[in-house]
Amino acid sequence: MNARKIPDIIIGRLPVYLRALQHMAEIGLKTTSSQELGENVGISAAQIRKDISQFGEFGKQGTGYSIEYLIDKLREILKVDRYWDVVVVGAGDMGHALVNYQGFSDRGFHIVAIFDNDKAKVGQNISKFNVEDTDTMIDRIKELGVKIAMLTVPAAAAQVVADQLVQAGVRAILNYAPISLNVPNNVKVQYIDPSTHLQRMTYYL
Amino acid sequence: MNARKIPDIIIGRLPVYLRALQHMAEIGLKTTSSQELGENVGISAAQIRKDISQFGEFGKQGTGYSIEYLIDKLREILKVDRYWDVVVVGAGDMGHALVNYQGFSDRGFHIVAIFDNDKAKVGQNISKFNVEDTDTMIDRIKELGVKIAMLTVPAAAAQVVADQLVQAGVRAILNYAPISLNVPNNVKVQYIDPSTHLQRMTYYL
DNA sequence: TAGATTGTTAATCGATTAACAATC
DNA sequence: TAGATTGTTAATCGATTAACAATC
Repeated sequence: MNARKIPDIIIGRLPVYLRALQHMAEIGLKTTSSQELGENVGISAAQIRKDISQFGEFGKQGTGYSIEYLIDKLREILKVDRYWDVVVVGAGDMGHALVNYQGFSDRGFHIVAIFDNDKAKVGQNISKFNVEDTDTMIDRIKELGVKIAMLTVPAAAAQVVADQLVQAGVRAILNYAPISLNVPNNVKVQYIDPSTHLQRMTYYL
Repeated sequence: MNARKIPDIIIGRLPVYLRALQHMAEIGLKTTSSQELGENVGISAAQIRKDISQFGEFGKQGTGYSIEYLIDKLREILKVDRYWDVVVVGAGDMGHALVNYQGFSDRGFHIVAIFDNDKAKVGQNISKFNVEDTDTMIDRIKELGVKIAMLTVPAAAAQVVADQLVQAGVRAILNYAPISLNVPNNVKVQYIDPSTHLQRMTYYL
């Protein structure tokens, strides 16, 4: 990774490349080209070469990219060449689904705790976890040193909980609540709101 | 809505504006400004004015935008001034969570059916729905005239199911499977993959 | 009226694409 | 070697911002 500032939009595409490459590796492929990868993810070959070349020269003229090597490099760049601990806040249906989801462990993430403010849910088991009380969340997150949270509380509670997460030292929030969050500059937020995503498509119907 | 082609990137922001405006309306506000709306969603006032002005003159100098009026206009533009029927494919945890989710009905969507290929799940009830067999899915979707699907099957099955959905006349797919889908030009896909979203943030940690 | 805020233009900034020398 | 494909440059294209006249 070099010194100049890489645009957000490029960083946003790297996980998509990584996902496609890991799929290629799983089906036994050894090398690929910007052309082939581009067809797979729906992005032009030129753009893929340009994106990747921001970080180094990972390909070979004539033969393309070693899939295994490029996976290693992308994982390094994205800092998922390690495991990140993640907490889930909100033990509703979505919290359940995330805790049970099998797709985190080979992408760099481990869920380590789930919180809810509903005393009826606190203490219950979800998969191998015991639902913890949001009242003790801040200290618990600090203690665990967790930097990433997934937020699945109702919209009305989301900003308050986000503030608590920031206070606890969380630096990345995956927000499932259908509301824009206000957080300091050094905290990143990604939004997942199925209705918003659907509304991005109805325009074209 | 006028004749010239509106960029995708603008269409993508409209649902975020709409969501913020609906929230403002709920807390009793009557008017807002590009400045205020921009602070709410984290976008510059100039950009908001520019985006909105692509579709008409919906504001008033000196006073800003009528929230109710702008909501109406955005709903028209996005074609969510009506209800869209939606099917869910895959009756796992995510399928369950979507069927139970309360956040669709006031955003323009109604779930009308859920499908799975697992005979053990077919016939079971989820909320008010009976899980239907994917074997009969194509005809059923045609019969219902559904144009929108949410895809929550395993990655290995996603492309095959997507092809079936396209064959059934579906034109918009919200894909929860962690894989890029290949679909015709006239079919839109939006991707929700929590691991990918998290990996977009770890770079900055 | 005075203050506020839009809609729009022009300028700036940034991203994508096309093309090709380098080289495996 | 001949063919393929990268990394990179320059050109093009598109998006964002700043500024302000118009006007509520």
